Amino acid sequence: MVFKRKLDCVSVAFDYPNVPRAPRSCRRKVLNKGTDDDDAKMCAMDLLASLAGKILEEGQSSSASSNAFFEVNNHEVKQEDHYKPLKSESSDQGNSVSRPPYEENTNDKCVVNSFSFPDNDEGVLERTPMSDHHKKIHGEIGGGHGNAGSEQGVATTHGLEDGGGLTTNTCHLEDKTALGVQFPKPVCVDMTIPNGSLARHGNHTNLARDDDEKLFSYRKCSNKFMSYRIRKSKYRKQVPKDYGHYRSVDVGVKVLHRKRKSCYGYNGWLRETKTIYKRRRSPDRSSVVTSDGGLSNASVSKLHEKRGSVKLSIKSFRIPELFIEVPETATVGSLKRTVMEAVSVLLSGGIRVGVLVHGKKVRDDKRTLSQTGISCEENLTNLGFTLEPGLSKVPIPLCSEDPVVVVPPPTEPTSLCERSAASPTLDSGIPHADDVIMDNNNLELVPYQSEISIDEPSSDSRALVPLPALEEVKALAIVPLNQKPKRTELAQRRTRRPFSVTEVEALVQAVEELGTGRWRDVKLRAFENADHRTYVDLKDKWKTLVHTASISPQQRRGEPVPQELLDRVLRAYGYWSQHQGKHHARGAPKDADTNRGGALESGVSV
DNA sequence: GTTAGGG
DNA sequence: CCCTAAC
Repeated sequence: MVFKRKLDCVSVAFDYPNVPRAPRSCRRKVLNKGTDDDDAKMCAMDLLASLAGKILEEGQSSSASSNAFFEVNNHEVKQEDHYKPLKSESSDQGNSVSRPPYEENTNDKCVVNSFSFPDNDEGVLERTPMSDHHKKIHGEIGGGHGNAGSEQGVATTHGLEDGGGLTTNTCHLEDKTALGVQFPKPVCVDMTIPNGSLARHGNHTNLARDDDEKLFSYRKCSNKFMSYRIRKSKYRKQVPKDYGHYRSVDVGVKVLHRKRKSCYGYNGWLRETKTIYKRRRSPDRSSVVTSDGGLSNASVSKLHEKRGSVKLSIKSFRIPELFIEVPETATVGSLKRTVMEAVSVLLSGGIRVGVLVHGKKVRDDKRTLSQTGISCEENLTNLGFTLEPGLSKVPIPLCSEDPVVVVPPPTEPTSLCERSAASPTLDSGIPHADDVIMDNNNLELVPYQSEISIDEPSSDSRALVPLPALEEVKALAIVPLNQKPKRTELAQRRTRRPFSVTEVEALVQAVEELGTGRWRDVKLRAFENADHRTYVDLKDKWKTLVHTASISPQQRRGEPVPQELLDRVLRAYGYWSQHQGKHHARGAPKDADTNRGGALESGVSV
C-alpha cells in the first residue's frame, strides 16, 4: 500500500487574521540585481514600478476607493477521494472518532491569473531612442497625463468590456495550475483594476459586494489543472518555489507562489521598488510618458508613429500567476490583503520584461527597434511583452519563449477562460488527486502529464507563444533547479494553523494507540489526508499538548482543549514514558487496528 | 526519510 | 512552526 505523503501546498496563504506576528524569516531579502539595461525593459520596469505603486496605494488606502474586483473562476473539483475518513475502528473508548478537521478543509485555492491596471490614463511607453529628453518620470503616479492615443482607448480596443477597460482574460486552460489534492475547490482568479466599470462576463455564477463596495464576480472556469510534483517540505526552504515555474502561455508568467509573507511592509516595499527601478532607469533615455499604466486587456497597441519614434500603449500586464489559499470563512478584506501581499511579494522579487515580436522573443538587447522591426507599423501591432520572474539568472535556452503577459492585440479577444468554461468536456481532464499525491516526491515542479496533452490545439496562447509543449515541460522542470542557488528571500514560514479540538482528539487517539515515538505512523493513521499536518507538526503538537496539560488552565492560550483530552494526553504521556518501545513491535498500524483498545489501554491493564 | 529536541 | 543533528 502506498501511503500518501505530505504534499506541500504551493500557494499563497496569508492568514492575516490568524497570523498577527511577523515572519521570523525577515532575514534574507535579496532583490533582484539584474543589470539588464535594455531600454524596453527599463521602460517596462518603470512602468511596472509605478503600477506597483499604484497597486500599493490601492491596497493601502483603507478607504479602498479603488475599483478593483476579481473574477473568480470556481473550479468544482471532486473531493470524494481527497480525504479519507479517519479510521475509527481503533477506538475502544467508545468515542466515535469524528472525522478529522482536515476534512473541513474548505479552503479555496485561488489562482490569480491576471492583474490589470486602471485604465484612467493609458500607460504609454514612448521609445525615442535618439532622443535625449525624459518626458516624465513615473513619480506622477495617478497624475492624469495626457492620454495620447485615446482613440484606441482600451475600452474600444477589444470591445470586450463595457467601457471599463477590463481584463477579460482569466482562466486559460493551460494555466490551470493546481495541486488537485490540495485544492478541493481551486479557484481561478482574474484580477483587474478597472477604472470604475464592471466587466460583463457570461459565466458569472455569483456576484457579491465586498466590504468596499466593490464587486466580486465569480464565475466558473474549466476544471483544468496542471499538477505538480513537489518535494516534501523538508527542503522547502531551499527550494525557490515561489518561482516554481512559468511557462509560455498568453496569460503570462506562471508562478507557483508559495505561502510566504513579505518581509517588508507595503511602504517599505514600495520604497524599495521605486528606488531600485529609478536607479535602473534606462541608460539610453527612453522615457515613460505615463506611469499610471492604463492597462487593459492584454495587448499592445500602437498609438501613433512619429518619425523615428515609437509609441506604444500597453493595454495590460499580467502578473505571474499566483496561488492563493484562503479559507471560506476569511473576510473579503483578508482576501484583499492576501492578494495584495502576494502581488507585493511577487513584484518585490523583481520582474523582468521580455519583448516579443510576432510572438518571438527578441533576445538581443543591443538591437535597435528598427533593426528588430519594431518600428514598422505592421510589426508594432505584433509587439508583445512578457513578464518574467526577475531572476538575475534565468535559464536561457528553455525559457526562450517566456510567458506572455502583454500580448499582441488579440484578434480574438475572448478569454481562454471563457472558452474553457464553455468546454465542459475538458473538466474530465483534471488529474485525480491521488495521482498527484502518489508521486510528488520530486523536487521540481513538474507539470502533470495530462495537462500538456490537453492543451487546446488552437488556443490563442499557442498562437501567441509558439512553444512546443515539450519545451514547456523542460522549461518547467529546469527553472526551479536553476534558481535553486539562493533564492533567498523566498523562504517563508508556513502559516500558522492551530489545531482544532477535533484534530487534537485525533492526535491523542493515535498517540494513545501508537505511542509517542512513531509520528509517521500517527500521521498516516490519523492525519493521512491532512496534507498540511506533517508528522513533525504532530510531534510538535503533542509536545505542546503535554505542556499545556501540565500547566494551569489559566496559563493556557488559544482555543481551549477539553480537559478530558488533556487528561488523556497526560495519561498517554505517562504511559508511553514508561513503556518506550515495549509495544512498538505490535504497534504497527495494522496491528493497532486489531488491537481494539490500543496499546495504551491494553498495556495499562496488563 | 524519521525522530528527537532546541529555537 | 522551523531547524538540525542523529540515525
